[in-house]
Amino acid sequence: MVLKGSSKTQRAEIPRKAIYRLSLYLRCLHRLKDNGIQTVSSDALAQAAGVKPTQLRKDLTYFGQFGRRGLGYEVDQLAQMIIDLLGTASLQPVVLVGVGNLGAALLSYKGFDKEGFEIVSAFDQLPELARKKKVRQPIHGMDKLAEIVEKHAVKMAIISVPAEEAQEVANDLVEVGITGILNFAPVVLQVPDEVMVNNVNLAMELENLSYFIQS
Amino acid sequence: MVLKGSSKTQRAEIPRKAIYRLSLYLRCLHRLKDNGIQTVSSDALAQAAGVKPTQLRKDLTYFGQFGRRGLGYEVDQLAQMIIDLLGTASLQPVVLVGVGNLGAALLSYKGFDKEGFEIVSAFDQLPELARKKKVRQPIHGMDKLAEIVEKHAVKMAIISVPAEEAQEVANDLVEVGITGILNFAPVVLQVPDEVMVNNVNLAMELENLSYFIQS
DNA sequence: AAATGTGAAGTTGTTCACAGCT
DNA sequence: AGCTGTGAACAACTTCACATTT
Repeated sequence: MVLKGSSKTQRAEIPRKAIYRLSLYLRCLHRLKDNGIQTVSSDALAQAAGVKPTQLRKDLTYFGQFGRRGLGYEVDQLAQMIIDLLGTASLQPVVLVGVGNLGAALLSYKGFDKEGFEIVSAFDQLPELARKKKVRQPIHGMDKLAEIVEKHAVKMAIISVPAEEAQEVANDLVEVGITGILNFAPVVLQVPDEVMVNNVNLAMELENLSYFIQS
Repeated sequence: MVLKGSSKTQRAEIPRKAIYRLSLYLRCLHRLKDNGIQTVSSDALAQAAGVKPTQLRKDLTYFGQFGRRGLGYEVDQLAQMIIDLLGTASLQPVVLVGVGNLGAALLSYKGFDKEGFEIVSAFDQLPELARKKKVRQPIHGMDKLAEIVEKHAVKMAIISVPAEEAQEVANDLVEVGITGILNFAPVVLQVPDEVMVNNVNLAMELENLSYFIQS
């Protein structure tokens, strides 16, 4: 688990972790659908997601009633409701800042598109150099940030610059109206309350494993 | 946050999240040290880490008493105790399976070394193809896994293969004695209880942001 | 009979209030 | 006086038990 972001506690009553599990359920539902399965019980779906059936049901009731007693849930319908809820029903535009090794890998990652996100553009201090990495998205200098964010109505950004530059980049992003940041830099970003930050820190994940595997 | 791994609840009473925060504190302590600061109060350190001072103090008391009342904590000493606790005092060997875009990026990531991890070797179904990516670590076929894991006494592994292959790779890793897995594939891995899995799912992180930024 | 939905109980994690050192 | 350490209160989340619907 990545240590979860900062800020914004609106839509209270609903546990933060429940939202994560929604994503998890969605992935399992996709797989069920691929296998031609149309109906699923909370027991079966929970097992696929690695949670307890009661937790799955409780998670869903935060948002309404979607099952039929004695029968289970309709795969398609439940998937669609989660998609609507997460706000990924329409393709969400995202920008990425920092086209180093990791940034370039993220730009090539097919998983985003599949889940309803499109990295519309990347930015780097040295765009010429970064362009050598041959990714399909256009790479701009930071001077183009405002223009492109506005043009595509972008609200989310990925930060994959070195630690020292991350806060400055975050400031720039906030300035042009970004409200959701996925941060790969190993620093605690300071942002206004209305901006949401999720951190992914690879070294921290390994350290965490390291602790738990000690005999 | 990434939805945190499975299995293993030993060393009870200590909250899982407290271990993550230890990593966070360590990072902040490193920065303080770089700035030549020798002593820090729970207030200051907590602020740097983005947590409440009482939480920091409580987290530390799970492991002992490290501060001096009226004075604060000694930066060096506290950092060392966290390093010892996390088990990264000596360089930890790690293997990586799946040298695609993401895998290659992880192999080139400098952050691991700095935090006490060394990716000693990488594995891929098609090692010849993968070697074109020009990373500094040797790339082997899966047939060499057991040999190298034993030779370096490796206990931790990173999975960066496509979703369909992840479970099979996990089985192989468990078989050769790996007990900690950092999994980037978007699937819920089934492993024995004594094996710890931490999941990093990039699409899930974006979906989570997407939910929270909806006005 | 089978499976969902949910208030209530239980568990885990966080914060408070203040006692205790230096 | 300043700041840590910690039991007790509080809040958040999970699980249970069972009423309810098909």
